[in-house]
Amino acid sequence: MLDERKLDVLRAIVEDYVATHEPVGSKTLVDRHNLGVSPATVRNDMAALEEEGYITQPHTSAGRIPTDAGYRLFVDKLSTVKTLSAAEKKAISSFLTGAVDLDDVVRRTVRLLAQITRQVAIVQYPTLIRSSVRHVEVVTMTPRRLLLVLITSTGRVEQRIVEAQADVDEQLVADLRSRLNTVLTGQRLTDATTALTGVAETFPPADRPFVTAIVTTLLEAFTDEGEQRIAVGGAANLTRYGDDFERNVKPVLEALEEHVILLKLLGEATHPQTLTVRIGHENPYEGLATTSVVATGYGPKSEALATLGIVGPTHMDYPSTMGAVRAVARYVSQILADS
Amino acid sequence: MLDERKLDVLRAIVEDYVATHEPVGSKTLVDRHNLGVSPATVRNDMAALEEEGYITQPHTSAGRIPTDAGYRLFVDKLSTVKTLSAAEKKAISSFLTGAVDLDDVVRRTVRLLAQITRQVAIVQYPTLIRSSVRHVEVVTMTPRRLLLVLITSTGRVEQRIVEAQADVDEQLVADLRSRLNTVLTGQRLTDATTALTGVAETFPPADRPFVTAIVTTLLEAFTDEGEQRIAVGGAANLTRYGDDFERNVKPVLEALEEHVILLKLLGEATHPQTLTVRIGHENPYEGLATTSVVATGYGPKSEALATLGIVGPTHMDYPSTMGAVRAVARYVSQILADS
DNA sequence: GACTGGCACTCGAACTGTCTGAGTGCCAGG
DNA sequence: CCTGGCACTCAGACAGTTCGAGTGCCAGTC
Repeated sequence: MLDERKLDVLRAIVEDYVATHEPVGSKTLVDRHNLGVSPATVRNDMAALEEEGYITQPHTSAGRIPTDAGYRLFVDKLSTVKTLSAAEKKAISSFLTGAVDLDDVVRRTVRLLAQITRQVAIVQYPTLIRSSVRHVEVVTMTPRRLLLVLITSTGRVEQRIVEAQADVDEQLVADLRSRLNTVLTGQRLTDATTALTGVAETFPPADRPFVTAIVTTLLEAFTDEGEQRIAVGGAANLTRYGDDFERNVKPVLEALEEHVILLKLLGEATHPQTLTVRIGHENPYEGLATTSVVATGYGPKSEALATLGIVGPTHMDYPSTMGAVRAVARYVSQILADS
Repeated sequence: MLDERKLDVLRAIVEDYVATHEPVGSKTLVDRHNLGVSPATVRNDMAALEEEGYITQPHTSAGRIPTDAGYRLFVDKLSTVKTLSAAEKKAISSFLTGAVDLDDVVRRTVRLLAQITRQVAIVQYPTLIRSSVRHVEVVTMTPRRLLLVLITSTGRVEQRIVEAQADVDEQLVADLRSRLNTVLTGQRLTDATTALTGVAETFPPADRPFVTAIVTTLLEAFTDEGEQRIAVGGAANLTRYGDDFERNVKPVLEALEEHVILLKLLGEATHPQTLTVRIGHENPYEGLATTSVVATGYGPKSEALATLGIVGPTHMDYPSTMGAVRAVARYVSQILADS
């Protein structure tokens, strides 16, 4: 049904439209890409492609533009991810290497990604769930108020305030601290939950309410529900979307504010090395109907801690964008593995 | 030069223009506001106001719109800050009370401010500089790598990794920890710098390199240069700016990405209770020429830890916006004072 | 002297009609 | 199966026109 040349035509249409943002007609197409056939032939192919739903006309007597399905086919079959130049790779690497802590890594990544893709970048902070406990610290701030600090292998620090029912003895705090560290240090957070069961029982009954409070708070910090943090950058790139503001830009800006939505967008792209591309209506959010998401997982040891990606208009340059996202994810993973 | 009625006319023009976003003419003006005079009279007043530079015509035979100077006069002399309704106050209070830690307070504040002003909200995280040390913790992660955790009275937690030159004895760490806490706890960060001088000398020469490294890192954390964090929210409200995208929205979006610029914008509004309003060209950033900033300091004990505010089009509703900013700042200050 | 009604004038916005050309579909011929 | 040719469509650009909101000015009135 779709022979080689028709696919060539589709590829040419996508490339042209991405470059010009204008509907492309049969004549300009043969002019720009040397397809070796006449415009009339191309027209026939275009008619077929339109029949199949890969391209469409904004109005009669205008050129064609790709549909979501057209982009999908292009991404899946007609294009190869573009690898970055050595210079670009070097720039990425050196920019990320300057980071001082995890937050800084994330901030830099967002900035970098936004800059090289010229799209809106989204980076999810590494989740606790897959990392392990490096240290737990219990600090007495006032006799009744304690600060619980949890440091994970990814360098993330979670702090929680715990109010005790009664004054807490410094000795007890010390005991608890060492106890918790023996039990937890090195444990993955998923296993840590089970590691904590029974800890309270080893303390004298009088201290149990306090110990239980601490343990509960720790568990909360572990499960980390609803505190999936996300960094967003490059929103200014939205202005390059075109002019239909109300329809293209506003919903995207709104979505960017709703981190819950963003998490859902990135959500399933958990495998590093695998690029997830969601085009237009494929997105689980109707405001992003004219928008595509390119995402991938990242994390040390080829195991995804979190996801990063970009959001851009469906008519983006997929090969380059995908290449950039993949490259950045790789370098971040490497940085995380090193530290 | 400008008698009472002319000022009334200016006030009416500003209010009308803010409401409609359309140039206002003499007739509609007398229709909507009961000025008690005829359009012709108003026209004369308008001519005078234009002469003085408070209003201008976008083109001949159109109504007048306020200039930056007009807004300035309006804000300074012709309007009173609107106080919020009891219901609104209640909503603010209860929304902020739900916060669990400092970060959460800031996040909620941004959201709240964006929501009630329907503008872009900016909240600076409380600076370390004015707060005091609550606790310093030194944690051994590996024999050569230590984690330094600094907890301030505002609930902010700073962490730094310190690499030691040689393996560090656990006893030394304990000594240092207690030493640092005796010296620093309760000190304001500004004074903490001096409090730290001489500490290294009290340790045996062999340990000094290590102690010095720690102290230096702490000092870095105190001075906190270049790490003024800022939270931004409500960018979607930018879509209500009008349609001249390239000129109105893009530069603002760009500015929002540049936290350095935002800090400068908020920068001087250090006194709480005092609202700073910067209108159009008064802003120290040319991209914000069609934009006004309403900001104020906040912090417990009527002493400003940081600044918060909003960015919106010059034709905003100043009385309401200023009221909202002031109210939110007050409630945040209260929350911070309580915790 | 300050306000008002009246009047001529200006000029952007909106509407109309026309034209142009890019683009199409279709068909007959190579 | 490809191609050149042809008739057709239609958005966008352009020019001309009208409309009306709004202005400035002036003479008259309180």
